[in-house]
Amino acid sequence: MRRLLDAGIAVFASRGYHSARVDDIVKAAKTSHGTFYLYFANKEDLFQALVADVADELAALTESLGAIGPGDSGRVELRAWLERFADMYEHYGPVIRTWTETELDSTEVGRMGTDVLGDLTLRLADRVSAAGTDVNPQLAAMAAVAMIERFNYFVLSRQVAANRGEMIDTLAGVVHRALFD
Amino acid sequence: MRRLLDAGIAVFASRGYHSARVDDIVKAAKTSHGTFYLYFANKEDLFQALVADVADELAALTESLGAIGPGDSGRVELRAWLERFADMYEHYGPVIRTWTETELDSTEVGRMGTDVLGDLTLRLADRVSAAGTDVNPQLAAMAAVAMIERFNYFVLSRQVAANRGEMIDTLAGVVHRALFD
Amino acid sequence: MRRLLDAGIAVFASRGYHSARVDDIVKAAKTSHGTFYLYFANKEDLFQALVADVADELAALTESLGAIGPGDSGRVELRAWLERFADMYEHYGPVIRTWTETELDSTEVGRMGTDVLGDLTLRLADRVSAAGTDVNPQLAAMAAVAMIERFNYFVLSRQVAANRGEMIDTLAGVVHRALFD
Amino acid sequence: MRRLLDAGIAVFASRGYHSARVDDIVKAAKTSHGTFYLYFANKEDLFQALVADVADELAALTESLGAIGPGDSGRVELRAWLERFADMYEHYGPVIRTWTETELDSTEVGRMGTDVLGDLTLRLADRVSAAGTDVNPQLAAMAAVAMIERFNYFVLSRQVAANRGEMIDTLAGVVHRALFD
DNA sequence: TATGAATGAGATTTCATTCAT
DNA sequence: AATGAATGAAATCTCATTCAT
Repeated sequence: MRRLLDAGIAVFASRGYHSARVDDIVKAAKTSHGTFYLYFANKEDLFQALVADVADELAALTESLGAIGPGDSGRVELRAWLERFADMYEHYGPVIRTWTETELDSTEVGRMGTDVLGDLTLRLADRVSAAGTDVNPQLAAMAAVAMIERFNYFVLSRQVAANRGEMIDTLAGVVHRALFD
Repeated sequence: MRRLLDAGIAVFASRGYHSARVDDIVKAAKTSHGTFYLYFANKEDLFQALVADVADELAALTESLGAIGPGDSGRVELRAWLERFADMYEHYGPVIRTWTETELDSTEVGRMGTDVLGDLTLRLADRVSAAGTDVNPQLAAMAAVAMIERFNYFVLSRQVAANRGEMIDTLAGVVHRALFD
Repeated sequence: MRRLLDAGIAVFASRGYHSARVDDIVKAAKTSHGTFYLYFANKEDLFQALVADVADELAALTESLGAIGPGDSGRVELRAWLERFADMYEHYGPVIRTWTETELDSTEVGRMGTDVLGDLTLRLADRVSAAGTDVNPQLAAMAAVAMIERFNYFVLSRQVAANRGEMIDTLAGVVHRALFD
Repeated sequence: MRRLLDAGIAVFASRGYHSARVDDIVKAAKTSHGTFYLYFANKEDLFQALVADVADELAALTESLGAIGPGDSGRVELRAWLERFADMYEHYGPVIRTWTETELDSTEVGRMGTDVLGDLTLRLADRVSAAGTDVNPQLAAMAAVAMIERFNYFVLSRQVAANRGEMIDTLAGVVHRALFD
């Protein structure tokens, strides 16, 4: 079952959710169709299980926002947090992406998705609010989260010629200035 | 053929690229399967035609970046440009989204995609460079483009509770501060 | 209409009857679908028209069997006739082949086919009968006709590495010996 | 899978290769479309499998040519061999026919075809050569093979009013005289 | 628990034929 | 007469899901 989940991530990563066939996942997990349906009702069910994992990771990440805020120390905290985000995204990126796309038939998963991302946004907005920056904290935080996710995606999918270090530097600079200056 | 292209946009918008069936498009265009295959080899072929349209729109948008830059006048220009981007995105958003996702089988389209978005990024980077902001202009511009695209998507897909005006205000503020302060 | 018939022959020759699309014929004839259906009810109808042509050719060929029979003069006659047959087959081979295959839906054409080939066989059988060879003249004649047709086909379709001259020499020898020795 | 192959033979025999729909084969095999595509990529793929079977049969038949040659004993051998050929043709005739027709898209099969028929021809040519008959052994053998195949076809498809016994008598007589007198 | 052959609903694709111009 | 865009019925093919072992 763990093997199936990991296979799911791998296959979603390389083919995307919709082109991923159960057959691909089953082969990657070196098991059989029968076994797949023993543990999951269908493809979306496996995906939901992955989403639950991601939700945990995101909750932990939200918890660990720390003293992100204005000033150099706040920027250092932000940088460290972006490192952790990148770690998480490297593994769960495909899941997050599918999750933010609405193409899924059952809205179930989609809704879960925004809720948890929303929680992260909420906490980030707290920091913006506390800093007194002249923006709508909610929306600015949302924009920042959107940017962070997309940038990670672009770098991982090599749609942008930058390595991880450059990505984090850039994000730290841009996000910090956008939210706390 | 125009009817099929428009139907394509509409169906991609409501169901997403992968769940869109040729049958849906054909019905939306009030025509027949035969006619569809008269003009397009398959669904992806129609999509490529849409991408060509989007490329034109994006090129025009790139052309019209204007005097975006530091200061209040630069912010006003940015705001106006974001309005134009939002207009374009309202129509072509689904195409852009599919385009930036790598799930497509033929890399053809994907490659075109980054090229044109890359062109927009390049021009925006010029403005950042000229402003002398303390960031890697290329990457900061990329981050900004990523944020703009995603935010538009979140608002249109109602994953974020904000109206168009709030979105543009926020983006103008955040982008301007991130790139030119 | 003549153009369509010739295009039909050409296309049947290169693709075979079943893979030949009306579209291929229409393009080869540099005309339109509409025009095709102005002259022919459907693909098989055009084919029947070709069959009628072939029937005429075969009737003429039957008429011209001449003094085929035992002895050297009979062999010379046979050789000359085989030349004429090869000429006809070079043009109408594809039609004859389709015709002898039963895959056509309407038996109409198929029946016509055997009738006319049957007439040729009948006349050839007369010669065999007259020669008093120790075989069933009907069947031996049929076998000879079958062999002649197939050999022409194999040579034209290059399934056998022989030129026309060698083919005719061989057929003359073999047929003459088989029927009149 | 065996059931599908047999169904293929049956359907090709009754409808011919081109009018045979996968649906027909599937129904004849009392199985489903899914199963068909589990074992074969498409109709031609199944056909290739049948061709492989036929190739085996033909190779065995080639092996068993025996002491075919001049004189009465050689004629008796020939007759026996023609019986075996007729047995084989009764089962695999449709496959052989499609095989010698070039209408197939992939040349793959066509080439296999002539190769194996070519082998039979080669061995028969050996016998002709040994007999010292005054013909090109290669081509005469080819002509004989062509005649045998066609005659079997005409009799089986009832395009000629003869029973199996008459057919074999005639072929034995004609072939023997053509190749060994 | 585990397997994988079998299924069939549903999607894609082709092409002979029609018909308004 | 001639055209060729449009049609849709019929074919091909895919893949999530089931079930006997």
